[in-house]
Amino acid sequence: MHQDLLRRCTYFTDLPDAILTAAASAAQLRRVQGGEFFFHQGDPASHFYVLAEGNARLSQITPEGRQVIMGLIGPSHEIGIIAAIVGAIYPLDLQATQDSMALIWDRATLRTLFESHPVLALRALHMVSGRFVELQDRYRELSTERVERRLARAILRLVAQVGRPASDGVTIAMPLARQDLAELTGTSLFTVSRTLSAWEDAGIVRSGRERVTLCDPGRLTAIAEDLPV
Amino acid sequence: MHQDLLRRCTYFTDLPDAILTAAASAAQLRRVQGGEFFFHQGDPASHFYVLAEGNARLSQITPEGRQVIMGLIGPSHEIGIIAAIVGAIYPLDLQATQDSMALIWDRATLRTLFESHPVLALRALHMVSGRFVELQDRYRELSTERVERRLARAILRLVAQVGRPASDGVTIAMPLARQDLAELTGTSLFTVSRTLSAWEDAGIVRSGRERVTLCDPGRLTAIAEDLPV
DNA sequence: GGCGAGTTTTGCGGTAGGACAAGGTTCGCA
DNA sequence: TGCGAACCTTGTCCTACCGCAAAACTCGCC
Repeated sequence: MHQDLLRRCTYFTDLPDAILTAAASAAQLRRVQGGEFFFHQGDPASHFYVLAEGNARLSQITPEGRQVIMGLIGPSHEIGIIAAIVGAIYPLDLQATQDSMALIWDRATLRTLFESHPVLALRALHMVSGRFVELQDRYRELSTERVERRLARAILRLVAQVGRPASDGVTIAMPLARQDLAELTGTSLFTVSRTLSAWEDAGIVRSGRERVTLCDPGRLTAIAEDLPV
Repeated sequence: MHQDLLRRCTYFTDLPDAILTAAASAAQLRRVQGGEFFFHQGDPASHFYVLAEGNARLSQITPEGRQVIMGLIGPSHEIGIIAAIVGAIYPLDLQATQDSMALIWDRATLRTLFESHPVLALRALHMVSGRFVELQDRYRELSTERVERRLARAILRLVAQVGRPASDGVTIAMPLARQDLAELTGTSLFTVSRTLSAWEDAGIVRSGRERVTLCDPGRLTAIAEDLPV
């Protein structure tokens, strides 16, 4: 009954119906309230998740208690394929930022699916490799680029991922505090606030409490890519 | 004939001899002179590599031409399992920093091995997941920590990876310029130079042209972990 | 042995952006 | 409708770090 959701995941996309049906019928459901955790950093990696409804935050906590956001995700995003590996632990927290629901598979189920459909193991490798490349790009960004450009890219990514058309542009359909953007881009909430204020004066975005709307994607892309304005 | 090398790779470790033999006999050899590239960022990912001799640098070039080093590797390090995936491209450069030799497998060979020995596909997932977690840690580091501590960690990692005992400590057995350390830790060569000079005055390291020797691992660990001195 | 290219050191400004503080705004909830 | 908590803005100060320049060092090679 969840085949349609799975079809929208990059992990399951374009697979034969037989495999989707097998995967969907082997899945269980897990609901979590906004603010609660699907799992914590350091927990044994027991399940593979596909977010079906809601939004969630992937984050790490530094030993000093500072938080770093590795990703903000919406429906049809896959998380925790590491559960396929014996003895693995989750390397980060997955926290629902709104009431959420996910399809989940435990390790034994996952292994059974891999054995019946070896393509799923290759797909898993494909998915993690893709995430790895994305993270490399973010690493390079953090290493070489200024805050303003990192912030521009983060917002463009979020708009592409969970954007919803609004009267005056495209809104990020997810509660998004200045602090979140700061932890996502490796800066401070003050700098985020100043930058957004400047962009708002320039008519590039409109923003408010936990809300950002992109009005002029062209100008923001110019900032992100250092194109001539 | 290369089973021993493979046994030292985390990818192949603890596998039955039959699998090691199958993998080793399917491998080809590739030699590359110091300074030359095994492959470039953007090339079709055609082969999986295991470095047998020499050293190499994994790096990305930003659109503006700035280099970022994602890793410095030595013998028995595996690179490019992404070659198992149809249509993939290498996300970075692999450049030999000294005359080097690698065992390589092309995609078809890799796929054949995966089919005969499904554990190899799972191991691939395991390996990439592990690298992903390491990169996450470096990302968090870059995002939240000061240069001095990032540099301390980078040196400790290199010592652990390719350290060679020397009269006055442990030397990093690989030519390692200030510029390399800067690109590895996301800082400038000047800051690296200043920091190493300060550490040398304090008796923690000894260093010279493209060479670093760690004399006092305890003190450097204290810097890396922010322990009381 | 000495030239020259590449590497490193160190001094000196300049600045992006971090940290703190104080006040304003938004929103849930009683 | 009004209170309180959470969130946002903006000013001021400050410093870690960058970027440049000039000189010193190292080492391969003729």
